Amino acid sequence: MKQVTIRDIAEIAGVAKSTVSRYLNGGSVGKATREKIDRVIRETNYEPNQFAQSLKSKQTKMIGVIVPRLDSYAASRTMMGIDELLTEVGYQMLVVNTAQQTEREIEQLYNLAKQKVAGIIWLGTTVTKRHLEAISTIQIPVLLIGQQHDDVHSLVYPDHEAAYALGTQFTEWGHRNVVYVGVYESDIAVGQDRRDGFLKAFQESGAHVRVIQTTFKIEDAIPIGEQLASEAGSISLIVCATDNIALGVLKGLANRDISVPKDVSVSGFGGYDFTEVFHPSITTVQLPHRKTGEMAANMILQLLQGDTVAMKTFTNFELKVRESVDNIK
Amino acid sequence: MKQVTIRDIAEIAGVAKSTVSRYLNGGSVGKATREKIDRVIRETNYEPNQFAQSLKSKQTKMIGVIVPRLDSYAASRTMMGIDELLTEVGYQMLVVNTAQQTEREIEQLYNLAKQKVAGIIWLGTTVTKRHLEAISTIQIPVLLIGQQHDDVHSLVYPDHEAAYALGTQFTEWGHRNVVYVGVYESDIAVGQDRRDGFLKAFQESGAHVRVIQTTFKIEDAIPIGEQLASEAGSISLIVCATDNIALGVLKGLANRDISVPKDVSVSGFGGYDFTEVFHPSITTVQLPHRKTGEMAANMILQLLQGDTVAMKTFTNFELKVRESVDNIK
DNA sequence: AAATGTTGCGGAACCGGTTCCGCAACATGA
DNA sequence: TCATGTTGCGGAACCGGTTCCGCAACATTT
Repeated sequence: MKQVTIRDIAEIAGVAKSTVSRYLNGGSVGKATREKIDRVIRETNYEPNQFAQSLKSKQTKMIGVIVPRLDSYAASRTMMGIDELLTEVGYQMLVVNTAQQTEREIEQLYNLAKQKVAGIIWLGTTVTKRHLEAISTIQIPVLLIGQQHDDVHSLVYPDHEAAYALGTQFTEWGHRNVVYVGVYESDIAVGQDRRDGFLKAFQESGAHVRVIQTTFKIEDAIPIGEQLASEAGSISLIVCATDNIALGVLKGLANRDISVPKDVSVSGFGGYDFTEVFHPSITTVQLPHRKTGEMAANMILQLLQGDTVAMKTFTNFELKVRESVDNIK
Repeated sequence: MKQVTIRDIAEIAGVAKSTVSRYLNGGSVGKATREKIDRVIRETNYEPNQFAQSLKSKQTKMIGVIVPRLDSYAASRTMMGIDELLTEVGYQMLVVNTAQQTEREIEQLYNLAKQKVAGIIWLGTTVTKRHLEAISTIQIPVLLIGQQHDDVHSLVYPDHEAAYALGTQFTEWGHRNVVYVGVYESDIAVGQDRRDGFLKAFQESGAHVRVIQTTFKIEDAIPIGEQLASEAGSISLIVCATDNIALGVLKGLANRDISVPKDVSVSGFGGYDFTEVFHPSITTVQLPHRKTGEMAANMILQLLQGDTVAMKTFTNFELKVRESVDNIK
């Protein structure tokens, strides 16, 4: 199974290497030679060596995707969307994982550049000066998903707006004593925007909100649910920054035999599949992760072509009103 | 930001390209020149061009991973394990998605070979002659996860054994009227082994089992749950081939106000995170997906070194006895 | 018919590494 | 002291493509 090279083709067809190359890349080739080469290539199953091509062109048909975790629902869905679109147009996705370490994001930016990916899609959590520095030195189009920054093309979820919409709905339903379970502020989109959207809605209605901070892990949210169980009489609603946190809180409440939504309401954020099949089904905001992946792939391709792309694009969202939050008015 | 080449280094250091190359690859280089080159490389931040290297060596530091779906819990966890170990030893993971199409598995086998990956880890569903043909022609070590075949190195979950163990437990608890909700047989491990393990246990105890077939999708399992709700009096246990199916069935039962495990018991298979936090928590078998990924990475590396590796390796499993299945004896 | 433009094609250089070969300088053994 | 390793290093070829340049054959214009 030796690799067939362009020289082999040239020899068999009785032409020069350069002619074969021209044939492959759409240069001017006469009809007769075209047919000859065509036949030889077909017969030999010739496939150009990608390393030789990239060595010369300093480019690949790869788009790097930097993800904080491989096993997050949001990241998986987004990757699906990206992959689907990219394969359609003959590009490949190169996923690199940072295991939630900011330092590795920066490393990977440089690393992907070294591998000459055509573009980078970055599912970010924080944007620092060092990130920006990396992005500007590597000279490769970068598209940021999920966070925003004026100096980077970004595709963002309307976290603030969606949280505000959901919060407003809850206040209309009469919730006045609320606990918000959020995450650390270093994640701008989730830790700040999402929280602030909720707070704005509740403040406008004069509701009382207590903020609790946790992590993205389900386990860490369970004790919070257990603890809040004792206050089920005085609070009417627990708003969680992600569906996973909601899951943990619900578990904690169930451990203490608190019934949702009868004793207390609980909401999530994100729109993970299981929120619908959970019992009770969970009221949440659905974010279009998969479609966002497709959009991102499209945008990076446009950037590659040199088209101008809006620096900031918002995706849409959808309120999923389900069983876990009661209208108590 | 021009790329620094080995020639630049050679020129600045006043030596030949070949000497620099020897320095980089541990050939014989004198102390004085060694230091000179060392300094120049450090100062220029020189990084070898990977395409030029691969062009010559016909090899990369990449391991291809073929997955049927990007958003499956099992696949994600396995990928995490693979990635973690590979980055430790300086390899990279190249994930390719087949979107559950067998044809694309074969395509990707060839495609990855074209990209000169050092090895391939394949999360398989079916093994056909065409797969075997591909594997043998590409001449690259392949490690199959989740399915088994005598001609391919495989790392498999003890589906039959685990299902048998779980089934035996259930019969000991007195379940005699059982429905098994499985998937299509083309997936050998899940569709056949898992089912047969259960059936063996139930048959040994003389229990009556009805088999229903569905897909891997949660949505498809919901109507099954709804339909089985009407038989809650006559059946005591619904065994599901995967945790996702269990989720759907539970939803269907809840839609019909059937209480689990009071009216009927339900079990899953796989050990997904959410089975623990679901209410009621779901009795299932925990498969070590992440660790399996690490093992797979280790094994493929051994194959690369030419070490001999067992053709078939079984992972372990753990029964997770939780709330969703009652002891009715 | 001569001048000019087009088109098709081969040759050679180049991308940035690795490796083989051979030579010189030095160290070792007889 | 001479013959025989050993070590360090430079030169050149090679991996498999792409692209620039120039030449010849043919077509077009005046």
